[in-house]
Amino acid sequence: MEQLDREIVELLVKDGRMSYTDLGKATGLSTSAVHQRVRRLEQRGVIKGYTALIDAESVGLAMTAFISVKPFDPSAPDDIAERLAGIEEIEACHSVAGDENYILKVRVATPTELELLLARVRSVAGVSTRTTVVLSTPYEARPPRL
Amino acid sequence: MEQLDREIVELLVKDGRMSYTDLGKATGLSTSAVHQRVRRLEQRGVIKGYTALIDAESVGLAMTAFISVKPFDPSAPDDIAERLAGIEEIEACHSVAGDENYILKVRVATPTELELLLARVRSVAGVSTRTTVVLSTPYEARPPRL
DNA sequence: TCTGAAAAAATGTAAGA
DNA sequence: TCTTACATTTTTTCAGA
Repeated sequence: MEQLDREIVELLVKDGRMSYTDLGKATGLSTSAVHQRVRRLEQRGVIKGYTALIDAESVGLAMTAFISVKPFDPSAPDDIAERLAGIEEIEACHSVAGDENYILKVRVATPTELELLLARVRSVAGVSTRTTVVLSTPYEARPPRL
Repeated sequence: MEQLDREIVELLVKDGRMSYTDLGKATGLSTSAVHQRVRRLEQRGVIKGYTALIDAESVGLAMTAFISVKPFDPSAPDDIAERLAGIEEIEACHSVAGDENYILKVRVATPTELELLLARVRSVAGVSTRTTVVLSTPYEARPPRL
């Protein structure tokens, strides 16, 4: 990817609402030029979307946990990710190398909700789980170096 | 938190670049009313910022991994998160309950970079590490139910 | 792929209920 | 805390290099 596109992406990761006018000033391009580039980056799927970063606690999602998941029947075809996709508490699902097959990142309000969620995960996907509760998050969603 | 604020937050999580005009139409408020509410949500820290969601592969960060971290000397005061804060490859740092003290989410370009990163993490923070490599990510950064 | 121009739309501020 | 009004800024499109 081109240097100019890298700069634009980096700026939009740091501030997803930055105006094309300001992006132009920061990159030395005209407003229309950055605008065109951003559109292309979106079309190519380099930029997948934009989101507001939320303080989970203040919207009532005080508990975060990582759930490692392993199928009861390892010989069955693996459709675990699809089966779990409908569970909205799951923020992310990663297929991983190692003892377990997937790591899920989940957010809930209370320990009771986590308990219910674990039961749902196990029954929906036919998996055993190992749960790591997050106590605090010193930092998260930091912009990568491009 | 009020229902109207929840709606606004939910909309901005789904589309961080949504205009105040459209937010107004979606919530039944005037443009300036949503504008004021969004400003208050930002000031209160409910909305921490805005970001573009990037396809990591297309910017050359093809490897994601979770690194679980445990201090060599568990009796030493825990400043691990601060010590690691300077390492830009670390996207997130969570303090967790369980066998290990922290889980880091990192992004790098190659296995060699991961190897070098692990050495840096260990020496900077005085920790042992256990690394889980992500093979693929079925989904990530899904908007929560509010 | 860029620039510059111009119309259309959104933002930001203020007055008033 | 809301609305309406309005000046300012930004977005968006397009012709041309």
